[in-house]
Amino acid sequence: MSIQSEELQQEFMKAFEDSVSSPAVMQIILHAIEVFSKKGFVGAKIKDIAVNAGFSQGYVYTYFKSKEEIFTKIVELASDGAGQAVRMASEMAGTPYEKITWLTEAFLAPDSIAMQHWKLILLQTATSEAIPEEAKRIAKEKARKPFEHLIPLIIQGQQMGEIRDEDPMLLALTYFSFIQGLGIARMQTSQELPFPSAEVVLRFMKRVD
Amino acid sequence: MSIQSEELQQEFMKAFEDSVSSPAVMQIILHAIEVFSKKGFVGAKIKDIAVNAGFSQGYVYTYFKSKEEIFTKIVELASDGAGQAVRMASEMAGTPYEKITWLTEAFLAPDSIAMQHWKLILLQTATSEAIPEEAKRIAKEKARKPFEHLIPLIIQGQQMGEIRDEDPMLLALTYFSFIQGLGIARMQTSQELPFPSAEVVLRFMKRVD
DNA sequence: GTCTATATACCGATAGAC
DNA sequence: GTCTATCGGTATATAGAC
Repeated sequence: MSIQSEELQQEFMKAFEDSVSSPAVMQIILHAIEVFSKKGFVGAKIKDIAVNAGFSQGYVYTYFKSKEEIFTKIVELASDGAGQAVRMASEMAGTPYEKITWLTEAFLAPDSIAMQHWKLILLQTATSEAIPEEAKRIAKEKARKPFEHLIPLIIQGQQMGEIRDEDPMLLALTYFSFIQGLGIARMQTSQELPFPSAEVVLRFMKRVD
Repeated sequence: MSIQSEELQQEFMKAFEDSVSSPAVMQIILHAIEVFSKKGFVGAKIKDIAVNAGFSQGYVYTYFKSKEEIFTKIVELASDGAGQAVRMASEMAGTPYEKITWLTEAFLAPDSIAMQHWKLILLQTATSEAIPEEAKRIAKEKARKPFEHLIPLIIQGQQMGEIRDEDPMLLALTYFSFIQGLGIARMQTSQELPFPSAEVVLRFMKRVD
C-alpha cells in the first residue's frame, strides 16, 4: 500500500478523535461502534457497550440521554468521515487517477477496522427501518458529500484523458457501490483469500486506448 | 434487459414457490422475508409478520416453533436461490461471457424485489452476530455454491479469450462483491439516478486486446 | 463520579377458548 | 383452524446509595 493511502487513514482517525470531548465519552463511543456494527441498533444492548467500555450499565446514561442518541452521534461521525476521506484524497498532490487509487487503497485496507465498522453502521442506517429517524435523516443529508468531492476529481481525470468519458455521476455511484461491496466482502472472507487491488477495481472507469 | 435474464428471474422464483408446502406457510414466509429484510432479525417482531400476513400473532406458532425457525428457513431458501441462479445461467446456451452478462442483468434488475430482499437477509446473516447460529451455519455452508458454478464459467471464458487470464477465484470474489454493493445501492437510490449496465460491471474481467 | 436497584414496557412463546 | 389472554424473561431508562 502506498504512503499516501496510509496518510489518508491516519488523518481520518485523527479527525475522529478530535471531535470527541471527554475520555469517558470516547470510550463509550469506541465500544458502541463495535457493538452496533456487530449487532445492529436493536440487537445492541447498552449493557454490552457499557461493560466493554469498563462501566456499569446505568453509568452510560450520565453522558447520553438514550441509546438513540449514541447511535445518532456515531452515524454523524461516520457520515462526516466518509466525506472527509474523499476530500482529503482530492487535496493531495498527484493526478486525479492517482488520488482515486490512494483513496481506494485506504478504503480497502484490511487493518482499518474502525473504518470497516463505520461502513457497516452506515449500511444498516441506509438499509434498515429499525433505525432512529434522526440518524437516518443525518445520514441521508450527508451522503451527498462523498459524491460532491469525487465527481470533480472524475471530471478532471476525464479532461486529462485518464478516465473514460462517461456520466461522472454514474461512475461515482458505481465506484462507491463497488467499494461498499468489497468492504463487506473484506469483513466476511478470511485473510488468505485473494482480494482485488485498486487497479482491478478501477478498471471500469480507466480510459483504454 | 435480455430475454435470457428475464427467464433466469422467473425460473428462480418458481423454484422458490415449489419449495414451500402450505398456503399459510407461504404467506408467513413471504411477509417474513419483507419484515426481516427491513428490520433485521432482532428488530422484526412476530406480530408485524403475522398481521401483515393476515393472521394473529399467536397463530404463527401453529406452523413455526420459533422466530429463529422462520428466519433460518428463509436463509436456507435464499442461499439455495443464489447458488441456483448461477447454475441456471451456466446451463443456458451461449458463450461464457454472455452467460455472465445475463446473470448480472438478472441480479441487478430493479423489479426483482424479492431477490433484493433475499440479498439483504443474507447480508445480515453474514455481517451480524445477532443472528441464530443455525442460520449462520447454513448460510456459510451454502455460500460456496455460487463460486463453484461461476468459476468454471470464468475458466471457460479465459480459454475462449473472452475473460482476462487472472486468478478465477479473485475474479469471482470481485464479481460477487460488486454485485452485492450494487444491489444495496439499487435499494437505496431513487429510480431516476443512473445505474451501471452489465457491460460496465464486467469491464474488470473482460479481456482487452 | 460510579454503581446498584428497580419501575416500566415490550415481546416471544404457550395454553386454552371458540 | 384461528384467536385471546397471559406468563416469563429481558432491556431501557431512572432514582437513589456510596
